[in-house]
Amino acid sequence: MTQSDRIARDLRERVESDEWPTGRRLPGEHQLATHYGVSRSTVRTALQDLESRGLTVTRHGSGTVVVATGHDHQADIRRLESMTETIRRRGLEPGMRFRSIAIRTISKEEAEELQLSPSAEVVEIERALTADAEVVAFSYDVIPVAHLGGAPDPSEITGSVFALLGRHGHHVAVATTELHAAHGDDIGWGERPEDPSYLVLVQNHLDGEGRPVFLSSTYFIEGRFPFGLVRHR
Amino acid sequence: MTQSDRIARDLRERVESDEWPTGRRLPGEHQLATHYGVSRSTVRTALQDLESRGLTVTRHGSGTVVVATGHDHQADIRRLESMTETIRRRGLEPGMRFRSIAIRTISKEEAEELQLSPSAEVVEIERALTADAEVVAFSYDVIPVAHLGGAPDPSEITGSVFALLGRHGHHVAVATTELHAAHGDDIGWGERPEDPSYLVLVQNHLDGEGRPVFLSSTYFIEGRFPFGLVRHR
DNA sequence: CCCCTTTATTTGTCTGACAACTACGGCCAA
DNA sequence: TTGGCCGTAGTTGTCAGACAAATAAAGGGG
Repeated sequence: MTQSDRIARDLRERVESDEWPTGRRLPGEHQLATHYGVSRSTVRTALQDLESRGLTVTRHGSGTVVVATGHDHQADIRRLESMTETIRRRGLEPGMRFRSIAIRTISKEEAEELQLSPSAEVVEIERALTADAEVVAFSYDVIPVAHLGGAPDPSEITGSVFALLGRHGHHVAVATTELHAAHGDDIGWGERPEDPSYLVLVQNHLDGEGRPVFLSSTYFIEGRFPFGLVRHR
Repeated sequence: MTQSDRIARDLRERVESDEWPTGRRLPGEHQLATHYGVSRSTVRTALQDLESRGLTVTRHGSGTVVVATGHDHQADIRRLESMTETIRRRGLEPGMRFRSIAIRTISKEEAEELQLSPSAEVVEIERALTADAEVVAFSYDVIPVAHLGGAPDPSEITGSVFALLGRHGHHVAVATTELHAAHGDDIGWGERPEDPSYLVLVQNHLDGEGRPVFLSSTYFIEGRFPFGLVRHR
């Protein structure tokens, strides 16, 4: 956690709390630098973070203006974090119900994506993610057994997959993601929604060196978990 | 277009062309600075652009490593550009078929989102977006008449809505976007897909000062236009 | 073989300065 | 009055050099 990270987070919170409403110009970089007690270059790094999230637009000679406060969309899809964190951030109580934890040999496509031999074994987890006891998504995770030290103890898999893999030294940095729409009663289990439309995130999670860590397909029930983002040029 | 923008674009192209494959470390900032003939701070801003797109991860003392080349997903959803550009970037021929162009009074919700009086008038455009003559999406645009100078000449509305509004001095900078999934034969018209599942982008386009410019709801036919992105922490 | 130290490399931050761009007010002429 | 021109103050973009902090690799001692 660097200084510019801290300042960027503080500035984001101030923007989201409407300290500067949409259309307002932020203080100049020099003023912000003296306010935070850092150099202008550190402030510039923080401001570039805000601009990269689409919250502000900085123009040469003019300044930095707020174009989107970001508080209208709770779940920024570009931000990679565990579903548990995302739900808790929205003020809801996260939970999960496991349907099955099974060990099987990898499929051909999975072996290619995970860069493993076709005879490798994986743990497949089927679970439902809940927010305040209401199911919001069905998730299918595929984790190589080798990444868990070979011993897949089901009682160990209670919380976040991120945390589980982190305990074994695999830290997820990014996830290449494909977005899809799906529909059908064959998706999910148990209490199905009336409208079985799903927003699907097909993800390949990578560590800090770009090595694949695990795969996941998450089916978000339409309407129960609004995803948003700020697109920008 | 600043120097760091140019260098960032060049670095992105070099990453996407696999000059440095996934997992490889990029040259140091000093080396890149001398290569491009600029200062290290300029290179740093360019590298922050790559990191903000999830292509690289930079660590203090270690360096910058490529974690995702980005060439596997053609349409980065966080990038705001006209559908015409997006389709052409994929090597396809973009086109559009208009279904209707109508003028009506604004709805209550639209007036609130566009920050206009409830008696304002808007142009509603229904059109199908095509790539190589195949329909990939149905789009519904809502544009205030006042932003077009009051005279909505249908023959004027042939190409991109961005370009149309740009000719009237309204330049879109960002778009706050909600992601949804939809399903049903009541969506779209004409030749419907077999599976009427749609990935929906509900957008509010804003200018450089955060003022609303126009609304749009775009229904992408599942499977015909893969959307992707790189999520990161 | 393992652990600690040293050393070189790399990124994060600082300082000060100048260039380039923008917004704004004042001025002048039509 | 109106429109355009111009100068000025303020802001961001870029530069140069320097040091601090973190990392990774090599080496040495037990």
